[in-house]
Amino acid sequence: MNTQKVTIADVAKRAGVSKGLVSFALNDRPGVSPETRTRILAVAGDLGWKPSLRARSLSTRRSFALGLVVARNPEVLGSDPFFPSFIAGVESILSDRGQALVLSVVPSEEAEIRSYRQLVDDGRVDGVFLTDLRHDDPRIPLLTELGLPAVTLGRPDGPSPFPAVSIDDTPGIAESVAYLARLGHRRIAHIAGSSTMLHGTRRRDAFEAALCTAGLPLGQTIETDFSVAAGSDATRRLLTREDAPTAIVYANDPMAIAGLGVAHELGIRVPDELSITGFDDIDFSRYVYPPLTTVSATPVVWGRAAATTLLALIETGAADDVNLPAARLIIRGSAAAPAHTRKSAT
Amino acid sequence: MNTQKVTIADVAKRAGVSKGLVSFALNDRPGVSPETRTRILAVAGDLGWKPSLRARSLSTRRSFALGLVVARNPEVLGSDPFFPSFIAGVESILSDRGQALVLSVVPSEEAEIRSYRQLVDDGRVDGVFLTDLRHDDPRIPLLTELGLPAVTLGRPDGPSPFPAVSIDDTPGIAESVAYLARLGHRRIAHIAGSSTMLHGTRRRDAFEAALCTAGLPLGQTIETDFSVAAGSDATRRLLTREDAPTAIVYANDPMAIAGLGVAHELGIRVPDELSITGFDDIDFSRYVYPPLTTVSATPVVWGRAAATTLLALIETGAADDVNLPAARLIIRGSAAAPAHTRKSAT
DNA sequence: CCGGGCGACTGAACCGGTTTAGCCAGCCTA
DNA sequence: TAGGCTGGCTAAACCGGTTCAGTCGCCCGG
Repeated sequence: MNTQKVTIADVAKRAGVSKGLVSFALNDRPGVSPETRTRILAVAGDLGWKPSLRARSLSTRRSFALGLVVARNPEVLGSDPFFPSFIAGVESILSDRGQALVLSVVPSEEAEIRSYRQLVDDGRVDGVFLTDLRHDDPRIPLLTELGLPAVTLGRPDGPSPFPAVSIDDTPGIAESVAYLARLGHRRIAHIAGSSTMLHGTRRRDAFEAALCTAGLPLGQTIETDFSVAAGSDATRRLLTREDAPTAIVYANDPMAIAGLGVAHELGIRVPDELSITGFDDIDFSRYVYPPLTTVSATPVVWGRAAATTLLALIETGAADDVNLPAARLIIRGSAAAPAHTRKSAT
Repeated sequence: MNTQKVTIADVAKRAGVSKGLVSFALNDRPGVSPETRTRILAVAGDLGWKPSLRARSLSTRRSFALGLVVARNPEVLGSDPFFPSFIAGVESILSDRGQALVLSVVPSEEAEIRSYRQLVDDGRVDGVFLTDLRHDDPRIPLLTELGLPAVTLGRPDGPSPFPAVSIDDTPGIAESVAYLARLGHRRIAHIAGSSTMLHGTRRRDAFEAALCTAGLPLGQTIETDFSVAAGSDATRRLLTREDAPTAIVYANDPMAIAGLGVAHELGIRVPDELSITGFDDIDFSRYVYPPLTTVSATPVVWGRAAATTLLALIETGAADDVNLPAARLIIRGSAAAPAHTRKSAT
């Protein structure tokens, strides 16, 4: 078989034109007469010519690939379905556009920085997605220095030259708290994510603001690293206190599910004696018992939007911020009126 | 700044040699005198020369990247922590070797095939990982035809030209059944994975063989697609039957956790009235209540081994099969003696 | 009838490496 | 001393596209 031997020169010779003209025709650039263009394209089709990505990469200094560097320990990564879904969304855009996704999973922040440097040194990608934004995120100046286009998932707290694709997660938390307050809860606690992460503190702030709006006293808040293990620990600490809360708002679903386990273990019935809400609406949430009242995130949509924006940025040099519909509360079975209210109501 | 301008020609000129010789020195090939070599390398270091991956790709026809195509619907993908962990393992090898991972997540089998074709057409990768092996897996002839090196995760059921990196999952299932039988269970059911997947039927076969070994009658088996939703449904069907089993062996943890939810919902106490075992030992398993008795898989190790093998195959043209230590049963709290046994024991 | 402008097209340089043919000096052997 | 071999090195082709300066023919206005 003449395996993958046909080059632009073959097409040019066969069509009786120069290599350059074939290139022009391919990238529909002006300066090629309509009939010549169709002839060239026809010949290319006949010959089954596929322009070499590698050659094109070399001369255009583009790699036609996007990068995603994920710095998380594998455990947290494993229990968080955000990335698989996000990536699925990204792919759904990339595959049609002839782009590839280069993924890098690194164990530490230093490795993360090395990874970005490597990615640009090698010219592996034309742009990257910045997820899990941190306070004063060091990646923003880094990427600015490296001159690598990027899109941030959410708006950074410092100055950023990059477009942001955001989904407001505060209404979801506010709704959760309001819902619990309406059910009659007065001691509501929050098991927060890491305070180094923007979405960790943002959800915590939203929680506190919502308590305030509801006219409730500031509840206990425990900071975690978003991991299932930390969620479990935090829940245990909360529930074994004198003034244990009657409701807990978790910063993500994995921790909420771990919390459910702890409650079961301690013989505390959910939702009768303890109400809990999660965040993310992961697949599991619907199938634990009781099914988790949570806030629905839409990582697939986020992935799509981020990919579209990043490609636009790369191609045109500029792209607008995008605001996705806010995450909303989904009411299932893990929250109810607190025990004393219930009694008095009966 | 002279950003990334230094090429092999600069190094050659500065060192007073030809481009070719610099190339020889870089790839330590014979034909360069020791002192010239060190001089060239010193100059290269001084100038901060980084050979262009793109140029190298073009002339060597290698891409220095490995591919992973995942065909799963995003939901199943999200609740299964196998891939994140596997990828973390792969990365831990790749990053040191200057290789990148190109990830492709596709929704269907046709898209999967297109994805592989695209990957080789574009010369994006030098080899791929074949996960989630299916019966008579069409990817094996496809990749053979495409001439793309690959490593299979597990041994395929048909002929395969590719090295296999395997972890035997049958002992884990066998141990689970033996353990349940020893506890006194006689009606043990299996919620199996998809029968199109090799590991789906393999675990099912192991289950049946183990029942036989234990001298127990063949139990009920329900086939699923490995998803949480399917696990939930299957469990409900099983538990609402006349002759409901006293123990269920699940083909993976997500389904087992969903099963736990269904049991709770139906007011069936685990492990007192129903014992369950899972497979994978995902992060959640330790934190649900009761903590899941399951079989520990080691996807990170698997990823490492697969990456090492694939790189060896690409570089030397051949690589041996690898057999990783078998997955073993981890006893936690979700299995106990069945109710009647317990009664008579008390 | 001439000069200018424009559209279509060519040839060659270029991206930055690798690879091969071949040259030359020096040494060994007959 | 000639002949052959070999280690060290160079020049140029090559990978397969893109890009740019410039040629050529044609149409148009003056």
